[in-house]
Amino acid sequence: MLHGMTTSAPAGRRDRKKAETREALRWAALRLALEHGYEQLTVEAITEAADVSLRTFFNYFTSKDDALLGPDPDRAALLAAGLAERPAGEAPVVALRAVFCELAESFAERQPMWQARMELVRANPQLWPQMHAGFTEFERTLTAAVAARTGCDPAVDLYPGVVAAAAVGAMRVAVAQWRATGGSASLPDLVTSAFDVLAAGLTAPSPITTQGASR
Amino acid sequence: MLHGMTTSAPAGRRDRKKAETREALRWAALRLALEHGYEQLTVEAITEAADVSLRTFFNYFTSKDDALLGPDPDRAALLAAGLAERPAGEAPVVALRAVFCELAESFAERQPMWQARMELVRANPQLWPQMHAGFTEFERTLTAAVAARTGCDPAVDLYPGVVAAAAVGAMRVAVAQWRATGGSASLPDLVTSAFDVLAAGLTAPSPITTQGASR
DNA sequence: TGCATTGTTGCGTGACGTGCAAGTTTGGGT
DNA sequence: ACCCAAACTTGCACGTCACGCAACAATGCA
Repeated sequence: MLHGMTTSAPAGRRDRKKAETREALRWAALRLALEHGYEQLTVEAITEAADVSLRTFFNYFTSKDDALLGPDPDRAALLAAGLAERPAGEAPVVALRAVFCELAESFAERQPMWQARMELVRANPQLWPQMHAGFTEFERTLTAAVAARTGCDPAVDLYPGVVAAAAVGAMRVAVAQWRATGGSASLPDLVTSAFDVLAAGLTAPSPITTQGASR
Repeated sequence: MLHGMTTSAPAGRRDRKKAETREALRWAALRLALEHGYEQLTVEAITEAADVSLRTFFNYFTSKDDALLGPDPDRAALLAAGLAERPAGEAPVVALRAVFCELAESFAERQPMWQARMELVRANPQLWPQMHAGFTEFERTLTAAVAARTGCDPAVDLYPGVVAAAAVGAMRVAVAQWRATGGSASLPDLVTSAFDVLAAGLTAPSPITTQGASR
């Protein structure tokens, strides 16, 4: 049931049921929020749709927002792992661009949840900060990954933190632009363009546009 | 009463009283949160400390978090205005560095509220995303300001958004580092170093450290 | 002074989020 | 096959949050 069922069965029936319930709650929350609006959404309605008790909801999520936009802890780890696999000699911004492009592809291709989330945030701008905060997780793990790559101590050097913040910010802006186009633009291309701005030291007011037109 | 009373009296007694109540609630919330911890803090306690009714609190703030870490709308506007005053020929990253250094000075010098907020977030890491999200406002107005400066359309060009995200991120990391040193380091210097990383296109794992030591 | 505007307050209400003590299911050991 | 301990679910209770509403008080203005 449910949907694409991304990650395959890890262990026993217990863990499977748990993951199933978690996803059912997530999807019920997203679906109902999109159908009737964020304001109208109650936790009770979510639990009824997922056929669990109200109390159980709070065994999985700490809040309604957590279910809707809560972080996917694995993804940040995957990002860091991807960065670790890039050749050591590669320039940081090049390695980051490559890794984030991969991430962009996974976003764009088979992730209905992200489409639903994008649409939800578009329809309810109040949630923008919430989603923004969700990227916090990315930034922290990425800071550590960059520090490991360059041998800096993030407690002393500004470098890893600034790089991580800039990279995540670029990704965020690219995703926002992608959402603005309704998913018609190529997210990997947008990410590439965004990282070009970073690589150029924030110069160039000219040639970076969503559509390559001169205007 | 109260504290430094930043912005001077704008108009009639009514507006003054309003601003006074608002600040009283802000300070009461911060003080109580620092004294007894974020978890123990209730809105009722805030209203008692500020000597207003519980209901009045919600005429000023939409939530407890809003009172503690809510945005200061004026500041973003000041930042944008400062950017508009920079010479038109100046490179974006140079102009931004200058403006954010000014902001850094105002942070460091006479802003006990920011010290209190920093300490609060340090003591309660759960609030990190909340504060992180608070920078959303900065980023949006800054995006518009950069777009105006460069003649880009932020709905089409990635450039303004990426620049704003990178700049705000650099500022954020610098402030975090500043907080980590207990305010002993020079915030403007840290901001300058952070922007140097951006200006260099995220290269250079080497020379940017909090203390200039080689080690 | 009189009046419209605006801020404050108390009350009532629905939802949120959590601790606790049951009951139920699962996995593992014998 | 059985039993047991661990883990998950559930109902209940409780305190807080956040807001709508209508009365009350303070303010600015003519």
